[in-house]
Amino acid sequence: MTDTAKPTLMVVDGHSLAYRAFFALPVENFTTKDNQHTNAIYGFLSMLVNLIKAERPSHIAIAFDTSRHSFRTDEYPEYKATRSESPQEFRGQVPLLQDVLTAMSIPVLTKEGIEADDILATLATQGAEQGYDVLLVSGDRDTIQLVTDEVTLLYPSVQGVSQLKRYDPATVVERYGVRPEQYPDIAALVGETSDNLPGVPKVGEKTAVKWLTQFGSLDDLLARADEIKGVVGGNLREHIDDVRRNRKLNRLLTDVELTVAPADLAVTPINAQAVRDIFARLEFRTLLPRVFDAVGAGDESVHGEPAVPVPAPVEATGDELADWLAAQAEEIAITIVSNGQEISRIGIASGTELRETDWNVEAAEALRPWLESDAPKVLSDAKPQVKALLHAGIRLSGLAYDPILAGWLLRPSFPDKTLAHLVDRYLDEKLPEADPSQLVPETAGATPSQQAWFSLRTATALRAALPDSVAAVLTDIELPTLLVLADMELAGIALSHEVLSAFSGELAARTAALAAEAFALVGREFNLGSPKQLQEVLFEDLQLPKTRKTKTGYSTDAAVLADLRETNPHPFLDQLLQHREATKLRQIIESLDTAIEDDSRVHTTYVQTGSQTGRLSSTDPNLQNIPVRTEESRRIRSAFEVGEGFETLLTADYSQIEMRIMAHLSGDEGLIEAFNTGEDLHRFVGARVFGVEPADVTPAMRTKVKAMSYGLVYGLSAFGLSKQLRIEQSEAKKLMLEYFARFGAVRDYLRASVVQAKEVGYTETIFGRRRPVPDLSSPNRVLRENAERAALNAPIQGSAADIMKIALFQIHADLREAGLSSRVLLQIHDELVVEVAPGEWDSAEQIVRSRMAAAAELSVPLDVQVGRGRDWNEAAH
DNA sequence: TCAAGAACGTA
DNA sequence: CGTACGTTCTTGAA
Repeated sequence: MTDTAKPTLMVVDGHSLAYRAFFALPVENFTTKDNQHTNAIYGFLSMLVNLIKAERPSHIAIAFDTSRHSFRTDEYPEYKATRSESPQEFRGQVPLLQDVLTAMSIPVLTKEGIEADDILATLATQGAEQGYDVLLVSGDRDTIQLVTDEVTLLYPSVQGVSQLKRYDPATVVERYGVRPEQYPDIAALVGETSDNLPGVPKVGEKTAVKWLTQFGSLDDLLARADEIKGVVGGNLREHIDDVRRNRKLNRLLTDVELTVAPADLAVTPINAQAVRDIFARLEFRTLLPRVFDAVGAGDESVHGEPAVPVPAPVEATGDELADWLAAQAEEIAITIVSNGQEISRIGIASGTELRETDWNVEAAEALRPWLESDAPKVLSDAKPQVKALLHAGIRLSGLAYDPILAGWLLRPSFPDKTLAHLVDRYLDEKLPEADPSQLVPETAGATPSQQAWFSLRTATALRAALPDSVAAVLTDIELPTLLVLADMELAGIALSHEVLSAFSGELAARTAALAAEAFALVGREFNLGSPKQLQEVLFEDLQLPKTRKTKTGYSTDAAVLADLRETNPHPFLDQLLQHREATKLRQIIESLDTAIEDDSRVHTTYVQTGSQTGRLSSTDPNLQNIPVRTEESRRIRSAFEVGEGFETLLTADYSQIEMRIMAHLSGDEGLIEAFNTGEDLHRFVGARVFGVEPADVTPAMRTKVKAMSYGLVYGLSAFGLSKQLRIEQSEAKKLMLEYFARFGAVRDYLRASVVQAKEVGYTETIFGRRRPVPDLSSPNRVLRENAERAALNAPIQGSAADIMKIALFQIHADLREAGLSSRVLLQIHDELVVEVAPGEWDSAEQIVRSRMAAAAELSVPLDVQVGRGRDWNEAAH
């Protein structure tokens, strides 16, 4: 029994246990989406959490080896020399594990030239002397020597890391037949193959124990070695130096100079936010509550009480509210409560006071002047609220801050975009939230005005956190864009059910026929949409060669099937590919059709915080991935029509905006010239790369440089280029060399931008939007190279997004100021779709063209292509 | 019912 | 072994 009066010091050999976890857990199940392996981290943490929960240590530390090199290898270079290098997949996890532990406020101990077990030995000795119960956790047998009445060893059993066997002196005697301090003597005699320390041949544990019992000690045994008879006696005498060496090397150091003493290792509260962050990155979900549970620190214990008590909401009438607002000098935050259409309530907060009222005609009219004024307003996740107000006939003005947008600009990769999270992170307080799992929640959530009050304070905290350039992106780009998006979503776009269903009917007949033929070809029916069943058919029934491996089997994607069709033509493959295409179109049509609302239009939702680069994303339905590539698929686009009361659709898109930005950012004279001459870009580049006249650039040449140019923006490799163009890798390499020989500044820029990003930790667009890229310094190659490509792409894609947003809100403003009813409906990254009212074409086109072309001043012109038609397909040019 | 994976649509 | 997204379907575990 543990003496409860004594503090418990737990010291863990992090390296050996993580290594065991690495082999115990299948790596396939523990890989993040960016290919970081996490099985060792997960296994180790899982074990640690169980340990902490079971043992409740008052003091804790985790020791790690620094490298293979130690004083033991200095003494005996062969030490551990046969041990194969630990896999890179494991080594890459160690720094991350240490980060996790740091976030958990658990000291990580290392010392150059010293192994983790020596740190354990030293702390065990000090701890025992200073009155601690010491718990050692290690997978290294040498630590058995440390077991005493005060020091207990937890050693992983053969069943795996989760099972730890507890060794006290009695257990050691029982298991090994000697006292703990004698164990190294046995080990010295037997040897340790894993450490490359040979012992005495033919001597195992049994013999060693017998000898030690007989002679009392190793020294006595070695001194009287000639008394041992037989072959083993000869072996002992012959290997006596080995035994001495082994004994010297397996003695653990108990006097390592450490920067900490046991008393410094007292358990401290974890940094809940840091733990959440890093777990999110490692994609650990189930572990998080276990960690909080084990360390006994739920969110509450790591957060202070609210620094400022939440004011009580005061119920008011509309008129009282208007008077109150008129008297306020400072910024005000509001929360509009609605069901997506009708507003039910409004909450308002100054820094010190809260007001609330039910929404009705009187309230609306009393508040309208203030809502439509330029008086500065803070709203969290403003867009739906702006929409609700628009629905009520009120156009919000004076939007000064949206903490959700600010939080996203600061950390675009963070998935949780709620006010609750921002309050937690930037105010270190808790936003009161009703427990959604309870029908009658015990804790009431924040009222609308209280939410507004938190928005206001969060805005203040974020203003302090946002660098100037990022703050400018928020004010000058994102907030104006937000208001436009609200209008666009509300407007929607007319979509013809008739056109869709006619097409769908054709496709239904075709898919049925294709499926029947396909089944006839393989002689049985199965689910063509199931990759699993498809694999059986392709690789077993039809005996086609296996393709690229995926996590769960072999790939059957279109690229692979196209390859397969070339090498092993089979009519089934053709049917399958056609079937896929047709069903895909049917699905798209189906989902679009169900999205048509009562006004015969579809209203997408733009997620302004939906990307890491600054682009918008579109959901419910996604109108940014409507098919366009094939003639047939464009029939879907023709179902998007001009609406009633309007005359025509206008599409306007930037041509090659990313390449233009590349030309601008790199300052490459060749590329700049390409855009300034007005020559077709790929023809111009092809002429330079292949050394011919522009007129003599063949379609094949053009295809190649085009792929290369676009690939550049994504961080393409010779391998990727060769695959894309279906050419030899050597040819792709040559193409890249030729390209860079002519457009060297492009390569220089791309390289420099990654170096720069690594230095400062983030990339930046022309307008100052940032994207943090921490993995540029990762030891994990996959992770690092992914980060490099993201880093070189982000400024380009992001600058393009900035430019389009600027053009968008300027166009929106111009159209309104000119008193036109024409309106922007869609944004598809580099394209806008505008619904033009009768008689407004010329003015609308003029506004769109000029605003898009002038949205940024680059060293190359921004070219804008405009098209016109009754439907989206016709309006394409 | 949910999450993961595969596949595929766009810029 | 090319960036950035969202949706649909199947599958297997809960």
